[in-house]
Amino acid sequence: MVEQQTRQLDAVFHALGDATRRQMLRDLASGERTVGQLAGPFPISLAAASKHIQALERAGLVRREVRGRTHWCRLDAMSLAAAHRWLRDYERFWTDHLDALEQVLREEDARHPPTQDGDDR
Amino acid sequence: MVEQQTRQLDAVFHALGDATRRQMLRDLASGERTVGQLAGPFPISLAAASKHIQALERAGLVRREVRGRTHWCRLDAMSLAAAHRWLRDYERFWTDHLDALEQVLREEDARHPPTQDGDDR
DNA sequence: GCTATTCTCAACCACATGGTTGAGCAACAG
DNA sequence: CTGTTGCTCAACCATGTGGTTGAGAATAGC
Repeated sequence: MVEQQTRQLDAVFHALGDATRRQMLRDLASGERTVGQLAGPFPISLAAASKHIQALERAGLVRREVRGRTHWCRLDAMSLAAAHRWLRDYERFWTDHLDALEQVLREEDARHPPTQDGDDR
Repeated sequence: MVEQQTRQLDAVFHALGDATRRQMLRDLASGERTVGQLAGPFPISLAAASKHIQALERAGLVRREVRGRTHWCRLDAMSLAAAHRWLRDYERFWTDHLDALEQVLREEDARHPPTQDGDDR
């Protein structure tokens, strides 16, 4: 069960780790979209877009409904809720410890001014 | 600039998309750890663990300080805060458009009090 | 029926990722 | 000085990922 959840998280974060898919999600937030519509903004083949959508489905972020010859996609609220919940908990998990860290960092910043360069490495 | 942000997000989500790295982050939340300590729980070589840590660094989630021959790692609060902020915005972006989602979350919160120690591994 | 549209699938390619081993550097312990 | 420890780096391997093209299934339109 935990195993299952882990794989779900892997899939969700993997799905979010690609700018194309993030934009598709953003697009879907305003309503249903066909595969073609989702692919539209990108300079990639329909087949490539189809694979991205499959990745989103695998992560449970998107549901698909076939009507006629067109496939309509929409965000999957249930799975989104799970991701939401996890992220929220994870954030708290971090921020609980960030208070301590922030103090350390503030001390450091005091004698070691903010490195504001591009930070690219 | 947006470009830069996109790549940062790619790196962050990619880093979170691996259970080994998620556990390392969880481990780091309780304090500094050496590379060896972080690698400890996993049945992989030190070199492999080192690569995972480098991925976390690339995402800006972890900072490293070399003291003597040991490398001490800790969460990078600045980058973490940025990720935190982005996730929160993204969540709102979604929930604004998903009435169903909010209801689901409210129901879950009601019968499923904050799960500390989410155990995602 | 015939054609055009929407979309998936399979095969393929280049490159990234996660793992290994072996070499080697730097620093602590004796 | 010598040996051990902590860690990185380089080379290599298997697999995964994102892209392509070409073929084909199914539906819509005429």
